Amino acid sequence: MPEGPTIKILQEQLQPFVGRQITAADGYAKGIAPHSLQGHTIIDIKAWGKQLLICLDNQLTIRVHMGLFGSYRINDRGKRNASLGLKFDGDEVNFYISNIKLIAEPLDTVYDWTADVMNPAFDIKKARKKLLARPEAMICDLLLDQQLFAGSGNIVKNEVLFRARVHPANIIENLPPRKLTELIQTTIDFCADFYRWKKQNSLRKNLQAHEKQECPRNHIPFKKADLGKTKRHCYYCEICQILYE
DNA sequence: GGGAATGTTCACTA
DNA sequence: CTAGTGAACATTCC
Repeated sequence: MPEGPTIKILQEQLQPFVGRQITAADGYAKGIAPHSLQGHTIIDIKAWGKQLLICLDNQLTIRVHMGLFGSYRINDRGKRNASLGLKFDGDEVNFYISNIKLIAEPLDTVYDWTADVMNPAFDIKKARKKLLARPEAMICDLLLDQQLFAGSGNIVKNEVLFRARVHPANIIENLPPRKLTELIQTTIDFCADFYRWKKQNSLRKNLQAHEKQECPRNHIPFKKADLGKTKRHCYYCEICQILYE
């Protein structure tokens, strides 16, 4: 059940598999013939947003997207059948409830690396432009837009809005220019924290807003509402998170 | 046991 | 045609 930072951790955990040959593959995922992977060597493992990218020696890339329920095991198996299982000499990697696709195009033509919140190449100025290009959109929707913030999910959205003291229902054109930049920077900063906490297995206890009952600043109950076009749960404080007009 | 949860796409409807 | 809605995917946790 991963957002970008989790995928980044997975990507790093899989680095030892670069240079290894897939000796067998199985899985029920549609859109891929596991057998066709057999014999190929992994030449690189990348991540873009919530997607894991396993690059093979035949110009193809296995794209793994774990959606809401997905999970993975390295040298271990879950209870259910895997969407995709990759076997190596003595090792295995299993993905569960994952959307698996093969990508034939060069990755640089498919992915904008400067939009990935976990990539050092993330471009704040470009993000600003993309936000300003959608003046009528709600900030809570745009923080989930993978073209703007690849890797950001509902946890990131709620925590960033709380940290920046911005009400989720703000529309872009009403936000003060400085607030926009602050929101983008806060997203990058929070994702770095998310990554660190997740590695320490302490993500949950460090969250301040997502699925919380009350505002840690004012100790009043958080509002919980499905806002915007995305209609995902927003947790926010009506006192300290400002709705600009 | 019911409901909700870190997500996205697609079919259907008005 | 388009915007909006809901289903589908299928698991885990409370």
